[in-house]
Amino acid sequence: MKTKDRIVETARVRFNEQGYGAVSTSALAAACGMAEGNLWYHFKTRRALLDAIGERFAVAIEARLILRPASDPVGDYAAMVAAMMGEFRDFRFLYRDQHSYGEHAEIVRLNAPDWTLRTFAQLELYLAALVDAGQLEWPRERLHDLAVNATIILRYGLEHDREMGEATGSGHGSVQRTLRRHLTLFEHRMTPAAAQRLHTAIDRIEAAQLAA
Amino acid sequence: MKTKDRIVETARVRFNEQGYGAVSTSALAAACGMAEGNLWYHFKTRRALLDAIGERFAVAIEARLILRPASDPVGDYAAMVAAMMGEFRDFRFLYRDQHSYGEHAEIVRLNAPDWTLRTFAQLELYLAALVDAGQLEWPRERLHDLAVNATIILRYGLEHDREMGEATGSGHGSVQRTLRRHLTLFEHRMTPAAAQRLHTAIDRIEAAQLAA
DNA sequence: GTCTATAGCCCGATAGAC
DNA sequence: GTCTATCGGGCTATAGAC
Repeated sequence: MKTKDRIVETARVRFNEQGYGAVSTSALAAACGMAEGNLWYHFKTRRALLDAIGERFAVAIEARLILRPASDPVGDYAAMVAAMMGEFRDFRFLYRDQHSYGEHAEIVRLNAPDWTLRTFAQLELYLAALVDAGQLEWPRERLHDLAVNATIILRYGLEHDREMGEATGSGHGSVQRTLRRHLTLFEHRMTPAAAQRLHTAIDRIEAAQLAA
Repeated sequence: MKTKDRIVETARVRFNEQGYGAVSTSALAAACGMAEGNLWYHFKTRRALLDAIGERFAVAIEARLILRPASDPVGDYAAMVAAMMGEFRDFRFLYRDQHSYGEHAEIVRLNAPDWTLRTFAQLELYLAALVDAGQLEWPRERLHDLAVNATIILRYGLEHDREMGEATGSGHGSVQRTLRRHLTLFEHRMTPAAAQRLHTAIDRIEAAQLAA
């Protein structure tokens, strides 16, 4: 199983870097340090490889979606949005390249709307926990809109940076910039201490990425 | 020149609908109702066709970027964001498919960061005009963040709808949904009359699209 | 300007030796 | 499991008749 995993990981990284359509099977085999025939032994079609990456994405996203705020609303919030940004970074091409050549990972196409709706609800829960803890002042009836807008800002942060000509690979600060940007939606209504803790947590998240 | 224009327009529509990488030159020639050789007579490379579409985008975006709020801050705002959404809809694939196969319209790659920065500044001007007219209550020092967040919500609205499984072609209401969504960022700080006028203007924009 | 015919390339995928 | 060799096909692009 180790070779198969290596192919999936190499493909995921290359597709993210160069685009799904721009990475041919021969280029991928070369990047894996193996002959093309061997690649076809492990994945009978290019599409099967795409679906394998899609399934890893599903695992990551489901693991994040079951997270709930617990004893520390501020720290819990930072951890959850960090996990979310990790998904967007690591499986970026699955969304980004979906429409360019007419091929989709089936599991993504089927589940993306549900995942997004559950992400809205999850973020709203975390924001509500901040309100309940007195760390954020925000009217209940506008919490859902805030969650939706925050999710969109987070979701497209890397693509926005790319369009601005910024490097968006790991360790270039794009994740950090995106997290900071989404804080501008509501930090002015947080207690100064809570806002400061979120900023500090964001700095730490990016540092952890540089190490990885 | 008429055949050349027809090719550019047909290509723009097909690329938006099916993705740049998924529309071959032979499929494009068929869609134009001409032989493939004729297409190559008008555009020596596929890339030249891409650049021709990019130049039309540049014309549209520069025309919108010189707009400024005048006598009617609310109506002017609605007209400007409608023009912006028109660009995003009509030249959608230029941004969306940019990274999937490694080909870019040169003019877009070179100018996109500048266009986006000028869009931020433009939107901020319009929002400031609303504040000056007493139609919007928003602190000056947070107007820039609002402009940035609104731009991102508008910019990625169609892609968000697509990921949610919604039809995003003209006349499916995606432009309208996106415009309504961005209003949730600040309409709670507008006078009820101004907010109502913006909603009405958005309804009219979509109706105009259905007619076109 | 528009057509037909075709070149040349690279792609995804297969067959079969080791 | 991994390799070499190769196929069929679609793609971008060219040549040349009309």
